[in-house]
Amino acid sequence: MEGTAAPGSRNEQAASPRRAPSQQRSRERVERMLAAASALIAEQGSDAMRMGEVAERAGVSIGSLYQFFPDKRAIIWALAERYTAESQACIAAALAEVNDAEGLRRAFSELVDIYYGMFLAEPVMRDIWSGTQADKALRELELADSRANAEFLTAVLKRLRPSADPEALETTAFLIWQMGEAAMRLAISVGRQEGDRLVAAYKRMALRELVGE
Amino acid sequence: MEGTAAPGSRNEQAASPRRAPSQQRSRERVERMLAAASALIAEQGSDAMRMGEVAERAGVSIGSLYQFFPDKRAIIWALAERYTAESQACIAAALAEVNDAEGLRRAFSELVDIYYGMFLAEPVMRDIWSGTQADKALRELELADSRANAEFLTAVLKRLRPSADPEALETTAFLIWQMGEAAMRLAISVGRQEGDRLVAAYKRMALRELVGE
DNA sequence: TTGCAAATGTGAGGATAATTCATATTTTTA
DNA sequence: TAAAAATATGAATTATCCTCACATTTGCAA
Repeated sequence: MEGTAAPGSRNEQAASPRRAPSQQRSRERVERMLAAASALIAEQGSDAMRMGEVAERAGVSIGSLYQFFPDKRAIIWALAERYTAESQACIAAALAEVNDAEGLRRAFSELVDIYYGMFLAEPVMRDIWSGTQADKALRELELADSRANAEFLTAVLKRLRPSADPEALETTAFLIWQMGEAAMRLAISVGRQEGDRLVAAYKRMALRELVGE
Repeated sequence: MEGTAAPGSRNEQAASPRRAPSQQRSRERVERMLAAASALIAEQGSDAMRMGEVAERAGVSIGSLYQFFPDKRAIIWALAERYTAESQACIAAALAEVNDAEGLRRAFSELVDIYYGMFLAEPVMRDIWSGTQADKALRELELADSRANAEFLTAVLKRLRPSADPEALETTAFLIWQMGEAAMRLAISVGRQEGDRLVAAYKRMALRELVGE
């Protein structure tokens, strides 16, 4: 339709690392680069984000961009990493104090709502996680994130059911977490009403598994 | 690392359609193109698949490729569509005759095993569904496929629980299906042993929801 | 059979966007 | 304050997708 080239990154390997900004000046510029990238992703999606545009909007040259990010995916990865760090802290806090079934029910339910709200409200995060599977580094980040989050859940389960097989609890927690992300991705890709129903159904199923009937 | 350009397709729109092959000769060539694409995806992934390579391996010119496929995504889409058609038929057959809880348990369990086996054995399908989220047309195909598959499941549930709210059954079936795909994607991205455990856990959770305790 | 229109085939070249690199400037260090 | 390190720049290079003007083959009616 448009005389458009549509190249895709060739490989799955991480690009060569770049120097981290050590001076105040460059740290600020890197922040501007990330902010620009984030804004562009929010507007058009990460796929349509152009490196030249990121540089322009950040008020730096294209060369400066590559001074700190080895390639386009590295910018996206950096944004993703910030999100995961932030949400992990939030999840850890929500689950840390849980010591009984009712507490778990309440905390998990709230967590799902918060997560769903984030998915609905954060176009950048949504876009990045959508494209996750096509990029090895991102896939690994997401997997690590999921494992970390599941771990918090596992810890709670071990407290609630000390006699259960720990490995089974880990599997359950990991699966529930991952299925939750799938449910939310699905929920935001259909209409709001059906999405809400799907999330509610997920919550019910997960809770049945976590705290029983 | 490599002096590599890594353009990504700019837009989310379907490209202009191309003529369908009407002569024997061109039908055969289109088959060769799809076979070549499939082989290349199996070897390197769809992202690394080069249009020039597809043409070369199929023994046609790059121009011929574009005679029948408006763009790169269209080839991938065509492969995906074949898979979905095939698997839908298989799923429909497996669920068509189910009329009681025990039958559902057996059929669903078998279906999961088959699906998991397919995921493990079909690198092409796996790759395509992985990249699904980044491409609007593929996302829609997958969603439609998922809905269609869920529909078979819904039909069974309606037979088993005539008095239940139909909308709730639909939501449940859709969610279970989608979470199953998520579980399998997860399962194949971790080690085989953990993957097996995850699929087994999913199966147990899904069955609990479908046929009760 | 012949001739023409439709279908198909071809590959050099246009277009876009990622990434590099030689060089210039600024900051830090000694 | 001079040398070293860090940072900044953007024109040029590269890789790929995709188009297009033109060549060839096929189907079919006269």
